Amino acid sequence: MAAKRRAQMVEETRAKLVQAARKAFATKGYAAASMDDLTAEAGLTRGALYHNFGDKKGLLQAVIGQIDAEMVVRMRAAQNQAETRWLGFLAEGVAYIEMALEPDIQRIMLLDGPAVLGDPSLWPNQTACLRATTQTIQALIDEGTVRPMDAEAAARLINGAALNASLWIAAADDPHAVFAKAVEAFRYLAVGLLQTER
Amino acid sequence: MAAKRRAQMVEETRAKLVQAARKAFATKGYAAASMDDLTAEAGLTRGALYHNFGDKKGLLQAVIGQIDAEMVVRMRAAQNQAETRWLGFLAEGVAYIEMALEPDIQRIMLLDGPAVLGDPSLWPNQTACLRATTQTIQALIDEGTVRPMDAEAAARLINGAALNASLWIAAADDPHAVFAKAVEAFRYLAVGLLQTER
DNA sequence: ATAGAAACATACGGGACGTATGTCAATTTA
DNA sequence: TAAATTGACATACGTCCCGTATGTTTCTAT
Repeated sequence: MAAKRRAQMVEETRAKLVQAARKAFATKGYAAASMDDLTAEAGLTRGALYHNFGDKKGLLQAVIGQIDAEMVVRMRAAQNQAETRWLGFLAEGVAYIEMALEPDIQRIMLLDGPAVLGDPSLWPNQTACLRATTQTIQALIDEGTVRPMDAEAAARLINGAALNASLWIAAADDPHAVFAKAVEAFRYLAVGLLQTER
Repeated sequence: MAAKRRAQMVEETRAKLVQAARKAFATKGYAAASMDDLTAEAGLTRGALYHNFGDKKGLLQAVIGQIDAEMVVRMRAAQNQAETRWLGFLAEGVAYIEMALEPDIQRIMLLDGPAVLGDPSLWPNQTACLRATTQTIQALIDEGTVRPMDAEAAARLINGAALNASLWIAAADDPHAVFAKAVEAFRYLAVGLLQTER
């Protein structure tokens, strides 16, 4: 044994740093998270951090990349489970709202991320979950379910609606009750995209 | 002349600080804005700042309060100019999207504000423009135009959609073209709230 | 075997926030 | 009217934290 491959060890330290950073960013917020503290919790020092990620923003990008990938997996799962493509689209939206309830996603992806790195659409990852939604909507347009329109525009507004719903729910005294109201409103809004039967 | 009233002088310095802070926060972002710099530009020092606003976050709250008030005025204007209440509601949304194109509002209200102070719904101002939208929707429900639902939920999702539209437009290479697409999508979504005629 | 580079640790400087202290003018009180 | 007190701000200080510059060790390549 012993002597793991060099690349593997690097990957380990990167993973440890990302994990520690994700925890610190989620609990304390990006600005209040100390590089000294989170590297120490990973059993390392700031040297490792600046070597691997360049700066604090680079570390945040890495964390966001990780979360983004997880979100896409869960959204695709929700969509594939539905019977029709339209129902899958709705399920995707509800799944998004549910995910944004988690503190990690809430704080890092929805609050600090855009404030520190700018508009999510410009992120390297291209915000994979936005792409997923855009593709779904485009398919719905192609099959005639949704009225012809710019798919990305629809995806962005739908995403925004779901995002705000999440923030609302998370801050509510009774998240469960608010969740129900939000989902209802979300479904109504989505109906506006449907092709009007004539 | 000379010797203005004491309270009036205080109000002047507060206004100067808020104005300088608004400029600094909008251009550099909240985190990168130096208290020394912005107070100096107002012809004062950090002493005045901490005396009047407590801390940096207090100053941000004051700036947000000012912008919030301006936004509400403009939204009400857009709404009152329309012929029907429903058209007024749509105009309100479009006005919101247009406002969020301005760097001040974009950066301070939509990016840094929520990241630093937390969810906007918990702000002291209660985000006056959200209240305005809620009231409009409630009126539309009462008059039978919009289907019965939770007015606040609808307002929040609509706001979120408009917000994301603004962020998208602001980051686009051709804001004008994207603006058109976003408004189209916004109108379609809003239609989903309408009472289905039977 | 040696040279070089990668991976990380350690040391240093600068900037910014918040607080504690000082000063001056205005208002109140005797 | 003179003294005292309070408010409004300036100045000085300590502390934290980021980013960089400089080691040190281990692995790889020739």
